[in-house]
Amino acid sequence: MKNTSEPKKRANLRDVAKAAGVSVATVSRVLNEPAVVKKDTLQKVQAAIAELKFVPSAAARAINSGRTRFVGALVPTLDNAIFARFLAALERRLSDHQLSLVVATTEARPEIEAAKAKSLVDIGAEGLIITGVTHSLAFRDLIERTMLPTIITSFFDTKNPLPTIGYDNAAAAQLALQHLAELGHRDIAVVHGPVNDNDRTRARLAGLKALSFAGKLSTFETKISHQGGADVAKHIGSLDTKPDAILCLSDVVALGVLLGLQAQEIAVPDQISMVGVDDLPTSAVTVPPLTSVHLPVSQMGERAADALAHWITTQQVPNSVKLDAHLVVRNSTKRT
Amino acid sequence: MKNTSEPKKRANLRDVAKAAGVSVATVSRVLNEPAVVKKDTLQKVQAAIAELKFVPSAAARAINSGRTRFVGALVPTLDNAIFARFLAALERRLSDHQLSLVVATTEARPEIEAAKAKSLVDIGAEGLIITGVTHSLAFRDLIERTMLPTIITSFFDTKNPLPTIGYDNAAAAQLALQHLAELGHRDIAVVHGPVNDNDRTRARLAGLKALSFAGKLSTFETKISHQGGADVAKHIGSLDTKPDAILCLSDVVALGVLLGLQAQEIAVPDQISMVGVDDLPTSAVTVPPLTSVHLPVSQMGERAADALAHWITTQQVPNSVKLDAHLVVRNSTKRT
DNA sequence: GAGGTTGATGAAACCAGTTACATATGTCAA
DNA sequence: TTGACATATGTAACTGGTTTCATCAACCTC
Repeated sequence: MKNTSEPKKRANLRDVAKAAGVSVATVSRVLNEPAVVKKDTLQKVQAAIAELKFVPSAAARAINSGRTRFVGALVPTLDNAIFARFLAALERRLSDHQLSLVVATTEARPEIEAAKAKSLVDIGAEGLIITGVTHSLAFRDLIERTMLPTIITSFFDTKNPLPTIGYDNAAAAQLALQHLAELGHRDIAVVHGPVNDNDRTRARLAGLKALSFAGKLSTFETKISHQGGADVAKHIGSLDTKPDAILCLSDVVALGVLLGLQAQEIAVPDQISMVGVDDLPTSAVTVPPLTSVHLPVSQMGERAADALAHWITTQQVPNSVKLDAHLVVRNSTKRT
Repeated sequence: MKNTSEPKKRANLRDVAKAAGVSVATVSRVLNEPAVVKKDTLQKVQAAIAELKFVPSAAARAINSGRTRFVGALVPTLDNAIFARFLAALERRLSDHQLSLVVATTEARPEIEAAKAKSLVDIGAEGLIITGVTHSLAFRDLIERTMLPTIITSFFDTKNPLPTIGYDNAAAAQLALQHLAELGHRDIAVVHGPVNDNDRTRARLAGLKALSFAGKLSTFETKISHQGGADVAKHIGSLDTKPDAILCLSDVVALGVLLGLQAQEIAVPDQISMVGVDDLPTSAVTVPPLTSVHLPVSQMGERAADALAHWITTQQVPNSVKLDAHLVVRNSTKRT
């Protein structure tokens, strides 16, 4: 039996240097600028590295460079495809900037957001991507104290002290309502997610109210899920006088409503027109395909990644970016 | 004018110690075990910390503790809700273990997986959660060299050198086929995602073939998306002799197929029965609600988080865990 | 009043890298 | 033969924390 005592710990630079018979500086050079090291020294060192299974410590590197090479993103949930799509694009583009992405979900709860933001700072995130403009005092304090590069998404607002990269939520909702109004609808049900702690939803609702609409708007709050939408559809189906159109402030809910209506054999768009907001890929294949306001979340992810990477490397605060939402007309709406 | 030169850099422990008139050791104690510090010293130091906006460096901490407090997860995509749900549960439970989650997507490409795994090691991930058992040589080398705690998910396989936490993919697919067989279906279309670089799909298909099924199985490969499913539905609709049942190896595809059939006014389950695999929440609200094999991905996320956290803290390799898949019968299947 | 214990703090080593600077060797032109 | 300069490598300081150990005062006990 050879080698009974295996619990040797990870090798470090000094170990490698000793094994290769060179100084730590040389080993460091082999790692970072191999071009300046003489060929046979290089090989000796690389052999020692392989032999000892040396893996440089990220922490020790970070302490010198001041860079940890990852940023954090705080989103309400991963269950809504709109955030999953956003994060997918964000991660993809961050990766081009050699940045990794730490994902934290907040369940739309400000306390959780503050706590998770604290964790992100504690583990050394170089920057933050957050959702919406409303945040707890603890959270705002943290950002201010650490001066951590932080970008707000899903919301465009030039007055915010932090840069925002997003769309005009009020305008997006208005696009949907205007479309229905133009088609002659006058009794419209607005279905939306929780208003509490969701400034995007509030902005959209405010946008609708701000529009001079010559008809009746009734609002229904539900969970943002297919089930939540289906529940509302059931309720609407049981109404004596049904609305002639339904405007859903998110496509996930819209699909739920659509399926819910279908289960009750209420025809869309023949009996009720429907419009959504988000324009998820799914919305193109529903029956009927859903008319929806397209929110450019993939583009938002890319722009946010670029802006944050730029902020981190140049220390210059990026400008806010307004992304345009536009209506995609499909077959779920019809003239009255 | 006082304070014209503002570009002062981040304060460190020494700065705080100097400002508070104490030693660095005391400042460190204020941070880590405030109980042992005398009350007024504590206040002096805290005042200095606030004054200088001191934020301890994560890297410096990590260098001593050897812990970075985050792990990485490699998944093919965020666009399929099954992975989003898995990650959501994983992140939630990791958070209970004070671990953050770095998410990296591989697009089901082994080279990308290897490259992103390398990044995760470089930034100091303490462990890895990966998908499936098939990986590139470069990737396997990396895991072996670094001896990084790594858990395989979405797959159960006791023979694998790494612990697996997942379900038996072959058995899961068989549940679906058996159900259709029992209902008397004999001409079944199997719709699945890309076979290349996807061992879960391959295992499911192998499971189907291994079953002695007294009928005809035809397979259709497509993209894993609603659109991909809709495409196949269109194709199947154009067939002279249509199958009497469709088995989809993922629910995302199943929903696409369902909508695609509906667009062609092919009735489910009256003309064609349908079964899916995954059992996404959406599948419960489709019209008709989709019969599907439930894969416990949330549970998988939790178990994986627990196992990885345990591995990291105790250095003991956890055991593989087999999670049970089961059939959820809804209304998309019907006796022939 | 000597001796023992406890509580609070500081000095300095330490973690694992990077890097400024010094040194040694080799090459080439004058 | 010497000075100028490039190339390769080493020494030691440095990054920003934690931690061991020593110190010292205060309190308690006999």
